[in-house]
Amino acid sequence: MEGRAVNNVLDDLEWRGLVAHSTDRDALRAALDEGSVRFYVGFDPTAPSLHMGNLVQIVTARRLQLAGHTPYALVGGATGMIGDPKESGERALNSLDTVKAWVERVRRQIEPFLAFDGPHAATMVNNYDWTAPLSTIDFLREIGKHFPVNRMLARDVVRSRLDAGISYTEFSYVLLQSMDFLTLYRDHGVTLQFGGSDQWGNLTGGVELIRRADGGRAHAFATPLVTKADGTKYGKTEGGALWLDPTMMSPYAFYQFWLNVEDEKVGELLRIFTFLDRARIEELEALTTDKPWMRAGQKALADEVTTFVHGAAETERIKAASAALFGAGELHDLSPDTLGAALREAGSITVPADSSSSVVDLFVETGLSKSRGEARRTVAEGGAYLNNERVTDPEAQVGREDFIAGSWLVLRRGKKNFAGVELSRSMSG
RNA sequence: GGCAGGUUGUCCGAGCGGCCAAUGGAAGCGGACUGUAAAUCCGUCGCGAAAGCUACAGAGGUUCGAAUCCUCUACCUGCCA
Repeated sequence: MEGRAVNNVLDDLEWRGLVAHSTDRDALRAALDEGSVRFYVGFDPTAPSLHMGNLVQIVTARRLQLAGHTPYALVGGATGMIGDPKESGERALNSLDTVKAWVERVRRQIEPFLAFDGPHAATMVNNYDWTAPLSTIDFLREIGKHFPVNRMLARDVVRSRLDAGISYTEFSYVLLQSMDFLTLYRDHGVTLQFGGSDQWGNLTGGVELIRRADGGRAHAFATPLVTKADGTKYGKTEGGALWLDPTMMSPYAFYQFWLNVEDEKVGELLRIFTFLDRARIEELEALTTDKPWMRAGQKALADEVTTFVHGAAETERIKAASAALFGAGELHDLSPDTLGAALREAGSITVPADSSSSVVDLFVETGLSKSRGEARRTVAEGGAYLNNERVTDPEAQVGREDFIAGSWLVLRRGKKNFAGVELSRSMSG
Protein backbone atom coordinates (compact mmCIF):
# COMPACT_ATOMS: atom_id res chain seq x y z
CA MET A 1 0.00 0.00 0.00
CA GLU A 2 1.44 3.35 -0.95
CA GLY A 3 1.64 5.95 1.76
CA ARG A 4 0.11 8.79 -0.21
CA ALA A 5 -1.34 11.51 1.91
CA VAL A 6 -5.01 12.22 1.63
CA ASN A 7 -5.89 15.69 2.75
CA ASN A 8 -8.90 16.24 4.88
CA VAL A 9 -9.52 12.60 5.58
CA LEU A 10 -12.14 13.69 8.09
CA ASP A 11 -14.04 15.49 5.36
CA ASP A 12 -13.96 12.32 3.31
CA LEU A 13 -15.15 10.20 6.23
CA GLU A 14 -17.94 12.64 6.96
CA TRP A 15 -19.00 12.78 3.35
CA ARG A 16 -19.16 9.00 3.37
CA GLY A 17 -21.38 9.12 6.41
CA LEU A 18 -18.87 7.25 8.51
CA VAL A 19 -18.88 9.64 11.43
CA ALA A 20 -22.08 9.17 13.40
CA HIS A 21 -20.69 10.63 16.61
CA SER A 22 -17.37 12.13 17.55
CA THR A 23 -15.56 13.90 20.32
CA ASP A 24 -14.66 17.54 19.70
CA ARG A 25 -14.65 17.67 15.92
CA ASP A 26 -12.30 20.61 15.56
CA ALA A 27 -9.77 19.01 17.86
CA LEU A 28 -10.03 15.75 15.94
CA ARG A 29 -9.59 17.55 12.65
CA ALA A 30 -6.59 19.45 13.96
CA ALA A 31 -4.98 16.23 15.16
CA LEU A 32 -5.53 14.50 11.83
CA ASP A 33 -4.18 17.50 9.92
CA GLU A 34 -1.11 17.78 12.05
CA GLY A 35 0.55 14.48 11.21
CA SER A 36 0.29 10.73 11.36
CA VAL A 37 -2.16 9.88 14.10
CA ARG A 38 -1.89 6.50 15.78
CA PHE A 39 -5.38 5.13 16.04
CA TYR A 40 -6.97 1.89 17.09
CA VAL A 41 -10.07 -0.13 16.48
CA GLY A 42 -11.01 -3.27 18.38
CA PHE A 43 -12.65 -6.52 17.32
CA ASP A 44 -14.09 -8.84 19.92
CA PRO A 45 -14.11 -12.53 19.07
CA THR A 46 -17.84 -13.11 19.41
CA ALA A 47 -18.06 -15.47 16.41
CA PRO A 48 -15.67 -17.56 14.32
CA SER A 49 -15.71 -14.93 11.59
CA LEU A 50 -16.02 -11.21 11.12
CA HIS A 51 -19.11 -9.93 9.34
CA MET A 52 -20.50 -6.94 7.52
CA GLY A 53 -20.64 -4.79 10.65
CA ASN A 54 -16.94 -5.34 11.24
CA LEU A 55 -16.23 -4.58 7.61
CA VAL A 56 -17.30 -0.98 8.25
CA GLN A 57 -14.47 -0.71 10.80
CA ILE A 58 -12.01 -2.47 8.52
CA VAL A 59 -12.58 -0.16 5.57
CA THR A 60 -12.52 2.85 7.88
CA ALA A 61 -9.18 1.76 9.33
CA ARG A 62 -7.85 1.32 5.84
CA ARG A 63 -9.04 4.74 4.75
CA LEU A 64 -7.21 6.28 7.70
CA GLN A 65 -4.09 4.30 6.92
CA LEU A 66 -4.22 5.34 3.28
CA ALA A 67 -4.47 8.91 4.49
CA GLY A 68 -1.18 8.47 6.31
CA HIS A 69 -2.30 7.50 9.79
CA THR A 70 -1.07 4.50 11.72
CA PRO A 71 -3.43 1.67 12.65
CA TYR A 72 -3.42 -0.54 15.69
CA ALA A 73 -5.81 -3.43 15.19
CA LEU A 74 -6.88 -4.88 18.50
CA VAL A 75 -8.35 -8.32 18.99
CA GLY A 76 -10.27 -8.72 22.20
CA GLY A 77 -8.73 -11.78 23.78
CA ALA A 78 -9.69 -10.34 27.17
CA THR A 79 -12.86 -8.40 26.39
CA GLY A 80 -14.15 -11.34 24.36
CA MET A 81 -14.15 -13.35 27.56
CA ILE A 82 -16.26 -10.73 29.37
CA GLY A 83 -18.90 -9.73 26.85
CA ASP A 84 -20.08 -6.28 25.90
CA PRO A 85 -23.52 -5.58 27.40
CA LYS A 86 -26.29 -5.53 24.86
CA GLU A 87 -29.86 -4.42 25.35
CA SER A 88 -31.48 -7.78 24.75
CA GLY A 89 -29.95 -9.33 27.85
CA GLU A 90 -27.03 -11.04 29.45
CA ARG A 91 -24.70 -12.94 27.15
CA ALA A 92 -23.74 -16.54 27.80
CA LEU A 93 -20.01 -16.69 28.44
CA ASN A 94 -18.05 -18.52 25.79
CA SER A 95 -15.51 -21.08 26.93
CA LEU A 96 -11.89 -20.01 27.13
CA ASP A 97 -10.95 -22.44 24.37
CA THR A 98 -13.62 -21.06 22.10
CA VAL A 99 -12.50 -17.48 22.65
CA LYS A 100 -8.87 -18.41 22.03
CA ALA A 101 -9.74 -20.15 18.79
CA TRP A 102 -11.84 -17.23 17.61
CA VAL A 103 -9.15 -14.70 18.53
CA GLU A 104 -6.79 -16.46 16.16
CA ARG A 105 -9.35 -16.59 13.37
CA VAL A 106 -10.26 -12.94 13.76
CA ARG A 107 -6.61 -11.93 13.82
CA ARG A 108 -5.88 -13.79 10.60
CA GLN A 109 -8.98 -12.35 9.00
CA ILE A 110 -8.03 -8.74 9.70
CA GLU A 111 -4.43 -9.00 8.53
CA PRO A 112 -4.96 -8.89 4.76
CA PHE A 113 -6.87 -5.63 4.95
CA LEU A 114 -4.15 -3.48 6.47
CA ALA A 115 -0.54 -2.88 5.48
CA PHE A 116 1.86 -4.21 8.09
CA ASP A 117 4.91 -2.67 6.50
CA GLY A 118 5.79 0.65 4.96
CA PRO A 119 5.79 4.10 6.53
CA HIS A 120 2.54 3.73 8.48
CA ALA A 121 2.72 0.05 9.21
CA ALA A 122 -0.15 -1.43 11.17
CA THR A 123 0.35 -3.21 14.46
CA MET A 124 -1.75 -6.08 15.77
CA VAL A 125 -2.36 -6.14 19.51
CA ASN A 126 -4.35 -8.35 21.86
CA ASN A 127 -5.80 -6.85 25.02
CA TYR A 128 -5.35 -10.19 26.77
CA ASP A 129 -1.64 -9.35 26.94
CA TRP A 130 -2.08 -6.48 29.39
CA THR A 131 -5.40 -7.43 30.96
CA ALA A 132 -4.63 -10.96 32.07
CA PRO A 133 -1.52 -10.16 34.18
CA LEU A 134 -3.21 -7.27 35.98
CA SER A 135 -4.07 -7.88 39.62
CA THR A 136 -7.54 -7.13 40.91
CA ILE A 137 -6.17 -4.63 43.38
CA ASP A 138 -4.26 -2.72 40.74
CA PHE A 139 -7.27 -2.80 38.47
CA LEU A 140 -9.57 -1.37 41.12
CA ARG A 141 -7.07 1.23 42.35
CA GLU A 142 -5.78 2.45 39.00
CA ILE A 143 -8.73 1.97 36.68
CA GLY A 144 -11.83 1.54 38.79
CA LYS A 145 -11.12 4.68 40.79
CA HIS A 146 -11.72 6.78 37.68
CA PHE A 147 -15.20 5.44 36.99
CA PRO A 148 -18.06 7.03 38.92
CA VAL A 149 -20.77 4.43 39.22
CA ASN A 150 -23.50 7.03 38.90
CA ARG A 151 -22.11 7.92 35.49
CA MET A 152 -21.87 4.30 34.48
CA LEU A 153 -25.48 3.75 35.52
CA ALA A 154 -26.59 6.59 33.31
CA ARG A 155 -25.37 4.88 30.13
CA ASP A 156 -28.23 3.84 27.84
CA VAL A 157 -27.29 0.17 27.62
CA VAL A 158 -26.92 -0.13 31.35
CA ARG A 159 -30.10 1.77 32.09
CA SER A 160 -32.05 -0.40 29.72
CA ARG A 161 -30.78 -3.43 31.58
CA LEU A 162 -31.52 -2.30 35.11
CA ASP A 163 -34.91 -4.02 35.16
CA ALA A 164 -33.94 -7.16 33.34
CA GLY A 165 -30.68 -7.32 35.22
CA ILE A 166 -27.03 -6.98 34.33
CA SER A 167 -24.11 -8.84 35.83
CA TYR A 168 -21.12 -7.09 37.32
CA THR A 169 -19.11 -8.77 34.59
CA GLU A 170 -20.86 -6.98 31.78
CA PHE A 171 -21.21 -3.80 33.82
CA SER A 172 -17.42 -3.75 34.05
CA TYR A 173 -16.83 -4.15 30.35
CA VAL A 174 -16.43 -0.44 29.75
CA LEU A 175 -13.54 -0.36 32.20
CA LEU A 176 -11.63 -2.95 30.23
CA GLN A 177 -12.12 -1.26 26.90
CA SER A 178 -11.22 2.09 28.42
CA MET A 179 -8.12 0.55 29.89
CA ASP A 180 -7.21 -0.70 26.41
CA PHE A 181 -7.24 2.84 25.11
CA LEU A 182 -5.22 4.07 28.08
CA THR A 183 -2.66 1.30 27.62
CA LEU A 184 -2.27 1.97 23.92
CA TYR A 185 -2.07 5.69 24.64
CA ARG A 186 0.71 5.16 27.15
CA ASP A 187 2.68 2.45 25.39
CA HIS A 188 2.18 3.38 21.75
CA GLY A 189 1.03 7.00 21.69
CA VAL A 190 -2.37 6.06 20.32
CA THR A 191 -4.70 9.06 20.50
CA LEU A 192 -7.72 8.04 18.44
CA GLN A 193 -10.18 5.20 18.73
CA PHE A 194 -13.21 4.52 16.61
CA GLY A 195 -15.84 1.81 16.60
CA GLY A 196 -19.47 1.11 15.83
CA SER A 197 -22.06 3.52 17.15
CA ASP A 198 -23.11 0.94 19.75
CA GLN A 199 -19.59 1.38 21.13
CA TRP A 200 -19.94 5.10 21.73
CA GLY A 201 -20.10 4.75 25.49
CA ASN A 202 -17.01 2.57 25.51
CA LEU A 203 -15.17 4.97 23.22
CA THR A 204 -15.82 8.01 25.35
CA GLY A 205 -15.02 5.95 28.44
CA GLY A 206 -11.49 5.57 27.13
CA VAL A 207 -11.11 9.22 26.20
CA GLU A 208 -12.24 10.20 29.67
CA LEU A 209 -9.97 7.70 31.39
CA ILE A 210 -6.96 9.07 29.53
CA ARG A 211 -7.90 12.55 30.67
CA ARG A 212 -8.56 11.55 34.29
CA ALA A 213 -5.61 9.21 34.71
CA ASP A 214 -2.94 10.99 32.70
CA GLY A 215 -4.41 14.37 31.88
CA GLY A 216 -4.04 13.36 28.23
CA ARG A 217 -6.04 14.41 25.20
CA ALA A 218 -7.48 11.68 23.01
CA HIS A 219 -10.20 11.48 20.39
CA ALA A 220 -12.91 9.08 19.34
CA PHE A 221 -15.59 8.73 16.72
CA ALA A 222 -18.29 6.18 16.01
CA THR A 223 -19.33 4.80 12.66
CA PRO A 224 -23.04 4.41 11.94
CA LEU A 225 -25.04 1.25 12.21
CA VAL A 226 -25.76 0.04 8.70
CA THR A 227 -29.39 -0.99 8.28
CA LYS A 228 -31.77 -1.83 5.48
CA ALA A 229 -34.01 0.80 3.97
CA ASP A 230 -36.76 -0.07 6.43
CA GLY A 231 -34.42 0.31 9.39
CA THR A 232 -34.04 -3.37 10.18
CA LYS A 233 -30.76 -5.20 10.37
CA TYR A 234 -28.93 -6.56 7.39
CA GLY A 235 -27.65 -10.08 7.37
CA LYS A 236 -30.84 -12.04 7.58
CA THR A 237 -29.83 -13.82 4.42
CA GLU A 238 -29.80 -17.59 4.13
CA GLY A 239 -26.83 -18.32 6.31
CA GLY A 240 -27.69 -15.68 8.88
CA ALA A 241 -25.08 -12.97 9.08
CA LEU A 242 -23.04 -11.73 6.17
CA TRP A 243 -19.77 -13.47 6.98
CA LEU A 244 -16.41 -12.58 5.52
CA ASP A 245 -15.10 -16.12 5.93
CA PRO A 246 -15.49 -17.90 2.57
CA THR A 247 -16.24 -21.21 4.27
CA MET A 248 -19.11 -19.65 6.20
CA MET A 249 -20.51 -17.70 3.27
CA SER A 250 -19.42 -18.46 -0.25
CA PRO A 251 -17.91 -15.55 -2.17
CA TYR A 252 -20.61 -16.12 -4.77
CA ALA A 253 -23.35 -15.63 -2.14
CA PHE A 254 -21.44 -12.65 -0.77
CA TYR A 255 -21.38 -11.04 -4.22
CA GLN A 256 -25.04 -11.79 -4.76
CA PHE A 257 -25.91 -10.09 -1.48
CA TRP A 258 -24.39 -6.80 -2.59
CA LEU A 259 -25.85 -7.11 -6.06
CA ASN A 260 -29.33 -7.38 -4.56
CA VAL A 261 -29.15 -4.33 -2.35
CA GLU A 262 -32.18 -2.01 -2.48
CA ASP A 263 -31.92 1.04 -4.74
CA GLU A 264 -32.40 3.38 -1.80
CA LYS A 265 -29.30 2.06 -0.10
CA VAL A 266 -26.88 1.84 -3.01
CA GLY A 267 -25.42 5.30 -2.59
CA GLU A 268 -24.96 4.95 1.14
CA LEU A 269 -23.32 1.56 0.82
CA LEU A 270 -21.04 2.70 -2.00
CA ARG A 271 -19.84 5.56 0.18
CA ILE A 272 -19.31 3.41 3.24
CA PHE A 273 -17.82 0.26 1.75
CA THR A 274 -16.03 1.15 -1.48
CA PHE A 275 -12.87 3.10 -2.21
CA LEU A 276 -14.35 4.67 -5.32
CA ASP A 277 -13.90 8.42 -5.40
CA ARG A 278 -16.61 10.94 -4.85
CA ALA A 279 -17.18 11.78 -8.50
CA ARG A 280 -17.57 8.14 -9.45
CA ILE A 281 -19.97 7.42 -6.60
CA GLU A 282 -22.09 10.45 -7.45
CA GLU A 283 -22.19 9.31 -11.04
CA LEU A 284 -23.35 5.85 -9.95
CA GLU A 285 -25.98 7.33 -7.67
CA ALA A 286 -27.32 9.41 -10.53
CA LEU A 287 -27.42 6.33 -12.74
CA THR A 288 -29.28 4.42 -10.08
CA THR A 289 -31.85 7.17 -9.80
CA ASP A 290 -32.31 7.65 -13.54
CA LYS A 291 -32.03 4.09 -14.76
CA PRO A 292 -32.50 1.85 -11.78
CA TRP A 293 -33.14 -1.22 -13.91
CA MET A 294 -29.54 -1.11 -15.08
CA ARG A 295 -28.39 -1.77 -11.50
CA ALA A 296 -25.17 0.08 -12.20
CA GLY A 297 -24.72 1.02 -8.56
CA GLN A 298 -25.36 -2.50 -7.32
CA LYS A 299 -22.95 -3.97 -9.85
CA ALA A 300 -20.18 -1.59 -8.90
CA LEU A 301 -20.87 -2.15 -5.21
CA ALA A 302 -20.80 -5.93 -5.50
CA ASP A 303 -17.71 -5.79 -7.68
CA GLU A 304 -15.77 -3.47 -5.38
CA VAL A 305 -16.65 -5.05 -2.07
CA THR A 306 -16.19 -8.63 -3.25
CA THR A 307 -12.85 -7.72 -4.76
CA PHE A 308 -11.80 -6.09 -1.50
CA VAL A 309 -12.76 -9.10 0.59
CA HIS A 310 -12.21 -12.07 -1.70
CA GLY A 311 -9.83 -10.77 -4.36
CA ALA A 312 -10.03 -9.80 -8.00
CA ALA A 313 -9.60 -13.27 -9.47
CA GLU A 314 -12.44 -14.75 -7.45
CA THR A 315 -14.64 -11.79 -8.26
CA GLU A 316 -14.06 -12.24 -11.98
CA ARG A 317 -15.11 -15.88 -11.72
CA ILE A 318 -18.23 -14.91 -9.81
CA LYS A 319 -19.16 -12.24 -12.33
CA ALA A 320 -18.77 -14.68 -15.18
CA ALA A 321 -20.86 -17.21 -13.30
CA SER A 322 -23.57 -14.67 -12.57
CA ALA A 323 -23.66 -13.57 -16.19
CA ALA A 324 -24.02 -17.15 -17.36
CA LEU A 325 -26.71 -18.15 -14.88
CA PHE A 326 -28.75 -14.95 -14.95
CA GLY A 327 -28.19 -14.19 -18.60
CA ALA A 328 -31.09 -14.11 -21.00
CA GLY A 329 -29.58 -16.79 -23.18
CA GLU A 330 -30.34 -20.48 -23.38
CA LEU A 331 -28.39 -22.66 -21.02
CA HIS A 332 -27.80 -25.06 -23.89
CA ASP A 333 -26.02 -22.31 -25.80
CA LEU A 334 -23.34 -21.96 -23.13
CA SER A 335 -20.19 -23.95 -23.59
CA PRO A 336 -19.92 -26.83 -21.14
CA ASP A 337 -16.81 -25.21 -19.68
CA THR A 338 -18.54 -21.91 -19.05
CA LEU A 339 -21.56 -23.62 -17.60
CA GLY A 340 -19.46 -25.86 -15.41
CA ALA A 341 -17.37 -22.98 -14.12
CA ALA A 342 -20.50 -20.99 -13.33
CA LEU A 343 -22.14 -23.85 -11.48
CA ARG A 344 -19.02 -24.55 -9.47
CA GLU A 345 -19.11 -20.95 -8.25
CA ALA A 346 -22.78 -21.20 -7.35
CA GLY A 347 -22.32 -24.57 -5.68
CA SER A 348 -22.39 -28.00 -7.18
CA ILE A 349 -22.14 -31.70 -6.50
CA THR A 350 -20.97 -34.65 -8.58
CA VAL A 351 -23.00 -37.77 -9.04
CA PRO A 352 -21.91 -41.12 -10.49
CA ALA A 353 -23.02 -41.76 -14.02
CA ASP A 354 -24.94 -44.88 -13.14
CA SER A 355 -27.03 -43.29 -10.44
CA SER A 356 -30.59 -42.29 -10.97
CA SER A 357 -32.02 -39.64 -8.74
CA SER A 358 -35.21 -37.78 -8.20
CA VAL A 359 -35.27 -34.03 -8.56
CA VAL A 360 -36.28 -33.80 -4.91
CA ASP A 361 -33.22 -35.76 -3.79
CA LEU A 362 -30.93 -33.58 -5.86
CA PHE A 363 -32.39 -30.43 -4.33
CA VAL A 364 -31.48 -31.78 -0.92
CA GLU A 365 -28.05 -33.05 -1.95
CA THR A 366 -27.05 -29.73 -3.49
CA GLY A 367 -28.22 -27.89 -0.41
CA LEU A 368 -30.89 -25.92 -2.27
CA SER A 369 -33.43 -27.42 0.12
CA LYS A 370 -32.86 -28.41 3.73
CA SER A 371 -35.07 -31.48 3.63
CA ARG A 372 -36.97 -33.59 1.18
CA GLY A 373 -40.23 -32.23 2.53
CA GLU A 374 -39.06 -28.70 1.86
CA ALA A 375 -37.97 -29.67 -1.64
CA ARG A 376 -41.35 -31.23 -2.36
CA ARG A 377 -42.98 -28.07 -1.07
CA THR A 378 -40.88 -26.00 -3.42
CA VAL A 379 -42.00 -28.18 -6.32
CA ALA A 380 -45.63 -27.85 -5.23
CA GLU A 381 -45.24 -24.08 -5.02
CA GLY A 382 -43.85 -23.92 -8.53
CA GLY A 383 -40.43 -22.78 -7.44
CA ALA A 384 -38.33 -25.72 -8.61
CA TYR A 385 -36.57 -25.62 -11.95
CA LEU A 386 -34.51 -28.15 -13.85
CA ASN A 387 -32.43 -26.57 -16.61
CA ASN A 388 -34.60 -23.47 -16.29
CA GLU A 389 -37.81 -25.39 -16.84
CA ARG A 390 -40.31 -25.56 -14.02
CA VAL A 391 -40.67 -28.97 -12.41
CA THR A 392 -44.27 -29.78 -11.57
CA ASP A 393 -44.11 -33.46 -10.65
CA PRO A 394 -42.78 -34.06 -7.15
CA GLU A 395 -41.76 -37.58 -8.18
CA ALA A 396 -39.81 -36.38 -11.23
CA GLN A 397 -36.65 -38.31 -11.98
CA VAL A 398 -33.64 -37.09 -13.88
CA GLY A 399 -32.07 -39.17 -16.60
CA ARG A 400 -28.86 -39.06 -18.58
CA GLU A 401 -30.62 -37.12 -21.32
CA ASP A 402 -31.32 -34.24 -18.92
CA PHE A 403 -27.64 -33.46 -18.49
CA ILE A 404 -26.66 -30.54 -20.69
CA ALA A 405 -23.87 -31.61 -23.04
CA GLY A 406 -23.97 -34.89 -21.22
CA SER A 407 -22.36 -33.44 -18.13
CA TRP A 408 -24.25 -30.73 -16.24
CA LEU A 409 -27.66 -30.36 -14.70
CA VAL A 410 -28.83 -26.90 -13.65
CA LEU A 411 -31.08 -26.82 -10.60
CA ARG A 412 -32.75 -23.66 -9.45
CA ARG A 413 -34.94 -22.85 -6.49
CA GLY A 414 -36.96 -19.70 -6.84
CA LYS A 415 -35.63 -16.94 -9.01
CA LYS A 416 -32.04 -16.83 -8.00
CA ASN A 417 -30.75 -19.87 -6.16
CA PHE A 418 -28.74 -22.05 -8.48
CA ALA A 419 -26.87 -25.30 -7.98
CA GLY A 420 -25.17 -27.64 -10.40
CA VAL A 421 -25.04 -31.39 -10.66
CA GLU A 422 -22.13 -32.80 -12.60
CA LEU A 423 -22.19 -36.25 -14.07
CA SER A 424 -19.04 -38.08 -13.09
CA ARG A 425 -16.72 -38.52 -16.09
CA SER A 426 -15.07 -41.68 -14.94
CA MET A 427 -18.21 -43.73 -15.35
CA SER A 428 -19.74 -42.06 -18.37
CA GLY A 429 -16.59 -42.75 -20.37
C1' G B 1 -28.16 -18.67 52.13
C1' G B 2 -33.93 -17.76 52.23
C1' C B 3 -38.37 -16.68 49.36
C1' A B 4 -40.69 -15.99 44.61
C1' G B 5 -40.81 -16.26 39.29
C1' G B 6 -38.88 -18.04 34.74
C1' U B 7 -36.45 -21.58 30.65
C1' U B 8 -41.63 -23.24 24.40
C1' G B 9 -40.07 -24.03 17.40
C1' U B 10 -34.93 -19.19 13.71
C1' C B 11 -36.44 -14.92 17.17
C1' C B 12 -40.41 -12.69 20.18
C1' G B 13 -44.41 -14.84 22.54
C1' A B 14 -49.35 -17.69 23.85
C1' G B 15 -50.66 -22.37 25.86
C1' C B 16 -51.11 -24.44 32.02
C1' G B 17 -53.71 -32.67 31.83
C1' G B 18 -56.59 -35.02 26.20
C1' C B 19 -59.39 -30.90 20.79
C1' C B 20 -51.08 -29.41 20.77
C1' A B 21 -46.38 -30.42 15.96
C1' A B 22 -48.32 -26.50 19.66
C1' U B 23 -52.54 -19.51 18.86
C1' G B 24 -50.29 -14.89 17.25
C1' G B 25 -46.27 -11.62 15.47
C1' A B 26 -41.60 -11.14 13.02
C1' A B 27 -37.84 -13.32 10.04
C1' G B 28 -37.27 -17.03 6.30
C1' C B 29 -39.03 -19.62 1.84
C1' G B 30 -42.14 -20.02 -2.93
C1' G B 31 -45.61 -17.55 -6.43
C1' A B 32 -47.72 -13.02 -8.94
C1' C B 33 -45.96 -7.87 -10.42
C1' U B 34 -40.87 -6.03 -11.70
C1' G B 35 -35.14 -4.69 -12.78
C1' U B 36 -31.43 -10.89 -9.66
C1' A B 37 -34.68 -3.78 -6.38
C1' A B 38 -38.52 -1.91 -2.92
C1' A B 39 -43.62 -1.91 -1.73
C1' U B 40 -48.02 -4.91 -2.25
C1' C B 41 -51.05 -9.33 -2.66
C1' C B 42 -51.34 -14.83 -2.28
C1' G B 43 -49.30 -19.28 -0.41
C1' U B 44 -45.94 -21.76 2.88
C1' C B 45 -43.04 -22.57 7.28
C1' G B 46 -40.26 -29.93 12.60
C1' C B 47 -38.77 -34.97 9.92
C1' G B 48 -41.37 -38.55 6.83
C1' A B 49 -44.73 -40.38 0.41
C1' A B 50 -47.51 -42.37 4.40
C1' A B 51 -48.02 -45.09 8.79
C1' G B 52 -45.60 -42.75 12.09
C1' C B 53 -41.31 -40.44 14.50
C1' U B 54 -38.81 -36.60 17.17
C1' A B 55 -39.79 -32.00 19.84
C1' C B 56 -41.85 -27.36 24.49
C1' A B 57 -33.94 -26.51 29.29
C1' G B 58 -31.93 -31.79 31.18
C1' A B 59 -32.98 -36.39 33.96
C1' G B 60 -36.57 -39.16 36.43
C1' G B 61 -41.79 -39.84 38.14
C1' U B 62 -47.49 -39.61 38.44
C1' U B 63 -51.39 -40.71 34.74
C1' C B 64 -55.02 -44.55 30.04
C1' G B 65 -52.86 -39.77 28.39
C1' A B 66 -48.03 -34.36 30.10
C1' A B 67 -45.39 -28.48 26.98
C1' U B 68 -49.05 -28.53 30.90
C1' C B 69 -48.83 -32.08 37.59
C1' C B 70 -44.54 -33.93 41.05
C1' U B 71 -39.03 -34.58 42.20
C1' C B 72 -34.06 -33.55 41.26
C1' U B 73 -30.23 -30.91 38.16
C1' A B 74 -28.51 -26.73 35.21
C1' C B 75 -29.09 -21.81 33.77
C1' C B 76 -31.66 -16.83 34.08
C1' U B 77 -34.37 -13.10 36.98
C1' G B 78 -36.63 -10.38 41.18
C1' C B 79 -37.03 -9.51 46.50
C1' C B 80 -34.71 -10.42 51.28
C1' A B 81 -30.06 -11.71 53.94
